[in-house]
Amino acid sequence: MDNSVRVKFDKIDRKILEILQGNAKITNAQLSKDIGLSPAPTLERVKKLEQSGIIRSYHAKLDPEKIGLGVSTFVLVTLIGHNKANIDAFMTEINTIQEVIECHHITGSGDFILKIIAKDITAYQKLMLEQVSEIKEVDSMQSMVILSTFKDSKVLPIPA
Amino acid sequence: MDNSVRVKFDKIDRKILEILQGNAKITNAQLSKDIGLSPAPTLERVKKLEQSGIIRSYHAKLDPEKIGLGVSTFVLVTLIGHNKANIDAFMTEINTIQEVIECHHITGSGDFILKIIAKDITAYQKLMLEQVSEIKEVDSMQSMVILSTFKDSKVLPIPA
DNA sequence: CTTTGTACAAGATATTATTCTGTAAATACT
DNA sequence: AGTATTTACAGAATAATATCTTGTACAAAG
Repeated sequence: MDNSVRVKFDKIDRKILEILQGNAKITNAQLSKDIGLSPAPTLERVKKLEQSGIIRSYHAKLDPEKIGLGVSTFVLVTLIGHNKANIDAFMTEINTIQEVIECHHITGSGDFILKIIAKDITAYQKLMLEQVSEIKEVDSMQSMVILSTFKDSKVLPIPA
Repeated sequence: MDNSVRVKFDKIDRKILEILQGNAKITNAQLSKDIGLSPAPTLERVKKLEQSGIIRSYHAKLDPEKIGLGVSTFVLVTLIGHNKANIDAFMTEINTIQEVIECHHITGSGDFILKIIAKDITAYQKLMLEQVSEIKEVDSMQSMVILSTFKDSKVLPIPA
């Protein structure tokens, strides 16, 4: 049984998706050359990929250092209770904190893993003490500070 | 002492960056309206932000489920040795594995944290056994499977 | 076979990006 | 203060690009 909601797309669509993941600013004319079609059907395919929800959105990727963001971390968070009410309350609070750029519910030792980005260690400490720790559903937290990032690919490996 | 390599940008640039992080496909005309300038200086500002490296790149964000990627995980990896040679060797191997979309060197219990995405649990297991575990510098691994993602923001909080 | 639908190319049109020119304001220099 | 220089901007002209339209070939369905 295959529960995946995979939407139909062919080899050409796959190539479009690969290119657009790596470079969203490519012109339709160039994209059409790269995939070997004329501009019209190329654009039609891109539009379909957008409408079907395969392509969700387009984003500019910034250099964190150059905008004054020097500290990135992963934080493992355990909640005091694992019931739905607590999880919902936690999520609601987390959503209001801009510095928390990711929040995933996970298996394993912790309940959640967060990705947090801040100006510096001082700002990070303040954020953790005054905002994250203050969420009443939070039991324990364990921070892992990112020393350096070796890979940060925006290109997902599309299965054959 | 401020070691950050922050590049100069004003309130208008900040607004541009916020908008472009959330929607890279906005037209220059619309962007100029949103920030209250005419198209010409708006485009000039965007170009400068690109040239200065503040804007690194533009990417299409796909729906993992719809392209058949059902399993995402974080993996804590400990290496057998912490010297530079081992770390370099590890990184070289990791870079060849498409399913590893992120790799960060971190403080704390593990040495590295990876973000991995695969078709399903079977494919994930195969990947871990045949590729990641096979890297000879790897000592131990601990997987955290993502059950659900509550937040995955592509918008960094730009400090004032 | 015939029909229907789909994907495509080529060209026409519309939209958008980009360049150009001139002006006003801010900054630096004397 | 007064002058020169630079910078940022608006508006208009131009260039590039996206988008639409039309017709054709091909594949699938009947």
